[in-house]
Amino acid sequence: MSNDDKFKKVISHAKEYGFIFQSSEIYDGLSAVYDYGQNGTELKNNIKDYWIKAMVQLNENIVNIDSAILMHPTIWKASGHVDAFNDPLIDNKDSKKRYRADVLVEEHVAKIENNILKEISKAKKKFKENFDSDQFLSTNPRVVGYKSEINKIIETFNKVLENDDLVGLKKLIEDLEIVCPISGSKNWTDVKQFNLMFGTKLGASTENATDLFLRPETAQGIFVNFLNVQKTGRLKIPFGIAQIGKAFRNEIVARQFIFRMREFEQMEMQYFIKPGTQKEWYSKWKETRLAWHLSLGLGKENYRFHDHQKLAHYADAACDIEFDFPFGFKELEGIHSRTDFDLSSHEKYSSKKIKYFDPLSNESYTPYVLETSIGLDRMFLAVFSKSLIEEELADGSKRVVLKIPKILAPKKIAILPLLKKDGLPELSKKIIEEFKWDFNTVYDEKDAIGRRYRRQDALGTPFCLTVDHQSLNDGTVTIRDRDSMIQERMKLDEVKLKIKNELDIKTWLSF
RNA sequence: GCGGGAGUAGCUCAGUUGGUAGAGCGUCAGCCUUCCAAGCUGAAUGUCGCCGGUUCGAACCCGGUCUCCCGCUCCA
Repeated sequence: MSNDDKFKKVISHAKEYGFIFQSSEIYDGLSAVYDYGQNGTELKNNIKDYWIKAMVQLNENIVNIDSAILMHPTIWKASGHVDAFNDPLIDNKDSKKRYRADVLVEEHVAKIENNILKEISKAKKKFKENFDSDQFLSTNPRVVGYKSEINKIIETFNKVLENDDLVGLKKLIEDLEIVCPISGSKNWTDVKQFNLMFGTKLGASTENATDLFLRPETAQGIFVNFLNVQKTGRLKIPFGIAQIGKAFRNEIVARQFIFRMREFEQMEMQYFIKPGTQKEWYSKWKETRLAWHLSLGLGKENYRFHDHQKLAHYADAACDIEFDFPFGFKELEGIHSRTDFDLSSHEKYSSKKIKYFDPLSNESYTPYVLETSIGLDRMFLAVFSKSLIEEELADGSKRVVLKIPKILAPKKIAILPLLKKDGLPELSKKIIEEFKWDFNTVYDEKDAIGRRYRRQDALGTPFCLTVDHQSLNDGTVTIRDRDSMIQERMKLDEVKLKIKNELDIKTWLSF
C-alpha cells in the first residue's frame, strides 16, 4: 500500500469511527479546521493525561497552568511575533513561484556583499603580504561602489519595512532588477502582506475596541506568569511550568489533515534554569522527551532528531523530534533552548523587574529557558496513523485493527454476551456495572461474536470480555486480547487485576 | 496564493452520446447461531458539495464558489 493510500485510509477511518470530523461539515466545512468526535476526544484526552502525568505529576518541580487565549497585545511585540509573523510575499507570474519579498532583497544584498569578498580575494592574491584590508576596503573604487550601493538599498529597504510600504517594496525589487531564480523573469505580482496571527477585538463597541490577537503559541502565557507562579508556588530554580492549550495561526497553506490546522492544541513546558546550564538541560530534555515517546511502543524506528541549522531569534539551540507520518518524517515536537530572550523582553516591554533571586549564591538573574513543545493534534495523528493496521490472518481473511497503545485507547473493555438470550445480556450488564467505575466500557449484543470482535478492533478497544453459559454457572468470562486475539477464561477478579496491570501507569511511564 | 487532481448514501466507488440515481461494505429491525468479518428476511439513508447559466430536460455541458488531496511556497 502506498503512503498516499495509507493516508487516505487513516482519514476515512478517523471519520467512520467517530474520531475526527471536518468542522462545519454540513456547511461545506471550514478550511483546515477539524472537530474531534466521541472517540477522538477520548483518545486526545488520554494523550493529554499521559503527558501531564509524565511532566507534572511525576516531577515535583513542574507545575501546570492554564492561561487565557486572549492576552495583552504588547505581549506579541515583546515575543517578536508582530515582526516575525508578518511576511510580505510576492509571486513571480512566469514561474508561479512565491517568495518572501524581504528575503529577495536580502539575497540581492548578499550577492553584492559576495562581490566585495571576491574583490578582496583577488586583491589578496595580487598584493600578497602587502595587502592592507582596511585601506583596500575604503579606497578600492569597485568596493566603495558596492558598499555605497548596499547602503543605499538598506536605507530604502529599512524605510519601506518601517512604514509597511508594500508598494515601495515592490518598487525596490523592480528598481534592483531582481529576477526570479527559476524563470529568470522580472514579471512580479504586487507584494501582499500575510499576518499569521488571528486578529480579534476587545470591547463590544466597534469604535473603541482594542485590536487583539488570538495567541499563536501558549508559551507566552507561561512567561508572563513566571513571577506569579514562582512566588506563589515558592519554586526554586530549576523548575518548570507546563500548559496545554489552544493556539491559532492563519497558515498560508494549512493542509495534511490535522497535521497543520489553523486552530490547534499545544502541550508545552518551559523549564527555568540558571544561565550557563542550558547545554546540559537541552540534552537532558531531548533524552527525556524521546523516552516519553518511546514508552508508547510505536517503534523506535519511527522517531528521529532533526537539529535546526537556522535558529529562531530567541534560541541558541533547537531541534525537532520528527515522526514518520504517512507523508514522511515531519516535526512532532520541538525542543528549544530559548535563552533569556522572552523574560528579558517582557522585562523591557512591561517595565517590571523579572528576575530570580538565588538565595544560595545571593544573586539575582534572569533565568534561561528550556522549552519542550509538542503539537497535541500531531501526537494524535502520530498515534492514530501508526496504530491503524490491516493485517492478514492465518485463514487468509483480513482484519482492520487499531493497535493503539492500550493506555490511550478510547474504550478499554467491551462486554459482549455470546448470545442475545438465556440471561447472558442481563449478566453482561451486571458486569458492566462493576467495571464502569474504573474503566471506559462498551456493550454490544448485535451480530455474531466474531463480527463484534472486529468492530472493537477497528475502535482499538484492547479487551473484549465475552459472557457465555459457563459464566452463568461459575462466574468466569473469557478475555480476548486485541493484538494477539488470544482468549483466556478467568474469574472476574482476575480479569480486573489483569486489566489493571496492563494499564498500570507506573509500568508505562517508568523509563 | 499558484499549478494539477477530486467532490454521487456513514465508508469505498459505478453511473453509457444529457432522459428524474446504483453497487459493495456499513447501519437499523428480526431470524439463525455455544467464540473471530462477508448465513437468511426486511428496512432506512442522497436537493449527485453549493449558486447560477445553456437545454423541453443536467450527476453529466458552461461559469462562479466552497471543501479535500498532491506539488510549489510557508512553517516559532
